[in-house]
Amino acid sequence: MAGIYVCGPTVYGDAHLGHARPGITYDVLVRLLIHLGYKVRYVRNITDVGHLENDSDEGEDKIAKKARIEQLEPMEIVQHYTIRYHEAMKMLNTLPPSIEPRASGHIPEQISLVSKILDAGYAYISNGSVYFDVESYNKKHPYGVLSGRTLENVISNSRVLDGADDKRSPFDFALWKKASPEHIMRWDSPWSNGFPGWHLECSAMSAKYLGDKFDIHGGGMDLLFPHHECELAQNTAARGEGGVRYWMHNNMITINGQKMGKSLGNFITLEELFTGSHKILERAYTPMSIRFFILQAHYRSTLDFSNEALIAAEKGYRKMMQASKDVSGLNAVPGELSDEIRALREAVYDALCDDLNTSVAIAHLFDAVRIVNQVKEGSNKISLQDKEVLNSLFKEIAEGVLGLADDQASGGNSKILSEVVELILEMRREAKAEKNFARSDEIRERLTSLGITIKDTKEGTEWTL
RNA sequence: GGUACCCUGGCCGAGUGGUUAGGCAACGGUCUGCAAAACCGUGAACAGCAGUUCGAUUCUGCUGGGUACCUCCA
Repeated sequence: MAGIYVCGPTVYGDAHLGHARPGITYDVLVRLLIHLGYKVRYVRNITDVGHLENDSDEGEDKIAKKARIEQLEPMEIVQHYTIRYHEAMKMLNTLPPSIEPRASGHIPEQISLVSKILDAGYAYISNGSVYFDVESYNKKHPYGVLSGRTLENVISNSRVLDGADDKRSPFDFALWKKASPEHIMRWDSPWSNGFPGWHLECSAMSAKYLGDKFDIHGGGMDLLFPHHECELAQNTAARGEGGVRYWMHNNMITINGQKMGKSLGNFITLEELFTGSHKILERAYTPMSIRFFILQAHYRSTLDFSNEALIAAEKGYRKMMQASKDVSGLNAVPGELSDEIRALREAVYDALCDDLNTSVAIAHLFDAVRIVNQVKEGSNKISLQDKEVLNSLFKEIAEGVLGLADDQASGGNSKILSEVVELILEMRREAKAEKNFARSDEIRERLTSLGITIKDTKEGTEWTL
């Protein structure tokens, strides 16, 4: 079994375009592994406690703060934004994780992990809080391997923050925090009535559901330091080894070259993208064009948002989906698989299996699109074998692995609508037969203004919404 | 300041020590009553300078520009 753990969102606000990137990236990874025959356990957490506004130890819990402002229970905030996150991820056609654990539901596991780290001698108790002792840990295990730092440069660059008096060193991080009187979310522990540190939940929950050693740990690049570095240190301190075979980090989505982020206030929520209700959006974009936009870049590269790029992605996506739809109706002649199609299939798999290079895989799929169109047009011929392979490339890879669903089909165009459109098109055909082109053009224009595009082909008139 | 990364044609975006990435846009053609779509074809790029090399967009160094992390962020 392949075990994958991905850091999920802290649910105190709506999911934005940035959240779509790991959502989609790891979704494609999971789909690919399943397609290749692996049994996958995909764990993605919901952070609902312990994530402080800053690390000064005086920082307020993000969720508790939102709850205070909105005058709601913290768990109401959590529930509200968790549901909205699920909705957004579903619209992006991501598969739900196998397990979606919440930090607040794993307090005993976290307490026991703190005890283990204390027993191992890599943590100390100070005024009811427990801190990870980075310096003593570093004597046996290098701290900073994941992010390419050494303790020396961590030391020289750690800010001395106010209110960190309980810590021996500014770079030590909290495993358990004693709650201040006004703190809402709190639990009993051997050290104090308090709450777990943010980094702790992922160590505790990944071990619980995936074991002491699992295959892939994913997350955004911004979590590399300190979050994943601390996680790695906690794992190693508690069990003697890091426990993760491969770390995977998706890069950021930028806007005007700058990271899109909550703290920068330059983010666009997914809902705004889907509805076009944000001042920098020229119009609404479908979830699938956003998915395609993200997959056209490699997950480790930054990807810059712009209306132009999104519109280009949408057109490319539609072109591919049209070919995917057309392939089953193609004429094919009996015969063997051609070298061209065989090479094409191989190239697609090679790309996906080479560090999930969706960008190159899509480029090859566009070769398949061209072939489909040529055959449809009659300027190229394929064998039945070829057709079968092409069909599986679109259905199993483009739709199955890349998760590109046909959002037109789900767009609510009912049977009645299509019958009505057919009726109108029949009237247009009659007008054309009578060479009443003024009339036929008028019908076309009025359909266009309703959002229905039509095109005349040899086989008849096709239409899309 | 420390660390890492990036700079590719009009735009987005892969990739490689010598061979067309791809998408969008543009241009020419085919098709069409016209349009759209589709198809065929075309052009266009590797920030600058120096070095290594038979050969560099790809390696090295420098310069310029930009980004991320170093406090929370996917």
